Amino acid sequence: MLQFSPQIAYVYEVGHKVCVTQPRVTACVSLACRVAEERGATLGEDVGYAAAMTSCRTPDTGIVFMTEGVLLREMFASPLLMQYTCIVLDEVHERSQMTDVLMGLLKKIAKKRKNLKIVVSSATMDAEFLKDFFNLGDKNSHTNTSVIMSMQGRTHPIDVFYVEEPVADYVKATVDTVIKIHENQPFGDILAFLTSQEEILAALDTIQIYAEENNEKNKYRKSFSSGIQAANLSVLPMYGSLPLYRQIKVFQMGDKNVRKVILATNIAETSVTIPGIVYVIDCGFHKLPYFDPVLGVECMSVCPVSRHNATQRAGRAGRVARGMCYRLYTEAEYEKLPESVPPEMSRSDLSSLLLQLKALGIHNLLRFTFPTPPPAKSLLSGLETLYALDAIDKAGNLTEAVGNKMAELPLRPMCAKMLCNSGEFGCVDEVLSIVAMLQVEGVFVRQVAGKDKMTARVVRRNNFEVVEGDLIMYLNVFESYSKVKNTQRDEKLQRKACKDWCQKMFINYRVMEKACEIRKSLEKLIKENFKIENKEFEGLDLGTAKSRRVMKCVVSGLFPQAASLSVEGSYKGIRGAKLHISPDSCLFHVQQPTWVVFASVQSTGDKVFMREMMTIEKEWLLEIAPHFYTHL
DNA sequence: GGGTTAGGGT
Repeated sequence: MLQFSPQIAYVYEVGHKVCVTQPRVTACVSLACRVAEERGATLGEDVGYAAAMTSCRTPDTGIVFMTEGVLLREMFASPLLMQYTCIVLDEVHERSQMTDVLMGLLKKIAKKRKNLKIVVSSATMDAEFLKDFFNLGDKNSHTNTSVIMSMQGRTHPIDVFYVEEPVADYVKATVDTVIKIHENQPFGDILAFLTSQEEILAALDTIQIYAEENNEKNKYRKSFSSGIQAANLSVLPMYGSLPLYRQIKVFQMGDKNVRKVILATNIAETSVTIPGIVYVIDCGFHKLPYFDPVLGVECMSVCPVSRHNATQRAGRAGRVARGMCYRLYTEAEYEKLPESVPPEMSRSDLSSLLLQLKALGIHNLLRFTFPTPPPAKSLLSGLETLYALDAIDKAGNLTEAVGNKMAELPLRPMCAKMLCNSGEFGCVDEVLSIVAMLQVEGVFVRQVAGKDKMTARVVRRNNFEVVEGDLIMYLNVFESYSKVKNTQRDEKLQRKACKDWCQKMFINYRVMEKACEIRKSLEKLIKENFKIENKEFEGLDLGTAKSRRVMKCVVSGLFPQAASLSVEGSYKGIRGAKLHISPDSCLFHVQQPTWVVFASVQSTGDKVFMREMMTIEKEWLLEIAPHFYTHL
């Protein structure tokens, strides 16, 4: 994280209006607070922050910390960003899709605004690469427009250890290393990196058993055979889908004489900083998504980390004092690791990003200067999707009718499209609810085992599941929740009614509130800004007629992700991918429908599962997307 | 008949 807040303050003092981008909201808020405090200023006046759902600034704020997405949005209104004279991109080494596109755009702006100062801050050694990218001068004439400045990191020294021989099972090796450290190394907390919730829970179980035994034995001993003072052990998980109240536990001060062991995914590599770590265990792997532009499917797989990741992980040990890092791979293996992971841009679906660039007036996307150009196949696949959705025309220009609106909506193009069409289908409110529900995860509380798991399943089936599939089920959930919410006026009573209902229905209250918040902001855009209204329909407009319109509207966005049942019992996607119904889908337990659409896929091992599904009639595809489906 | 998702963000 930004290590030069005094320098930023100085730049402001000498008259610059400064914008500092961050990949995450939390960093924007905490940095703004810190800098405001250092200056003795009131947050929101000289120093402020801005993110999509929360901001604290005025038009006169001189230093604004904002998420990368907010800066991109500001370019829509102000393409040359004249409101700033200095732009700082922080954490560039993370190379998110957003960082890369901002770098490309800022390079363009720099050509037109000679007085604009751009500071690019990166924690790795790719300084030459970044300098060359931003250098607008002629390489041969030594007229550099960019310079490198180096700053010393603030971490303490870290001793790195490698294994002598490759390990066969890194989960087991992690457990063994935890125990070895505990019995042989001085007091200090341990952070171990694993790749998934599953691995973390497996390791947690084993260490838990050891810990109970260890803590019991400590009643009768003062030290281990190594001479190290005997301490108790407490083990905690840390991963994204863990409920917040359990995530918070890793930050709480432990008892004296209890060594904390935290088992984390890469959430602890960048997003979350756990204080007081002295020992790091790095299994050498992480999960990475990879977009297959041919199948149009995003797969996840366990891959070796890069040397940059390994350094970042080790660095988590040296924040308070001298640290130690145990790498569960050999030094020779480390030497063979790639310097860095390919940037997200070259591994992901680009349709959303390309739409935004089009909206910013970048017409020739194939010639746009990305810091690392993405594969041509990904670019073409993204453009094809946009063309199929009628966001761009044959000439590649944003369409008047929907393209502009789609670009403005903070949604994936397919979701944006169905929302833009919802007036025509006379189901604005229903599609708003469905789309809002697609933006959140973990609606249903997952019961681990036993009686609750059975009850939860029955409750879900009896109250929400329908043969039409998950999307209509989510609509049912949202509408039921809204009904409960609207029965109470008083805020406190309302919250209680909602929480009680959620508990009864095995639904996550916080997730539902998030969905409500998202729906509200989308509703404002759709109804107030775009003036999209329900078309009137003649005759009886109840029940089935209405629900068919909702479903057709969904198809009008999701038609590129249709699949049909094949003879083997699996499904075949439009581009030939072999697909399966996710066990989590409500279509998993019913007779398999012949045709479906799906909102996303999840791939595990060798199988690709469709999630958030809906049954459709084949004819709808021909009716709604004749340009895409000429015959079936 | 099959069996469960690293992390961000507009």
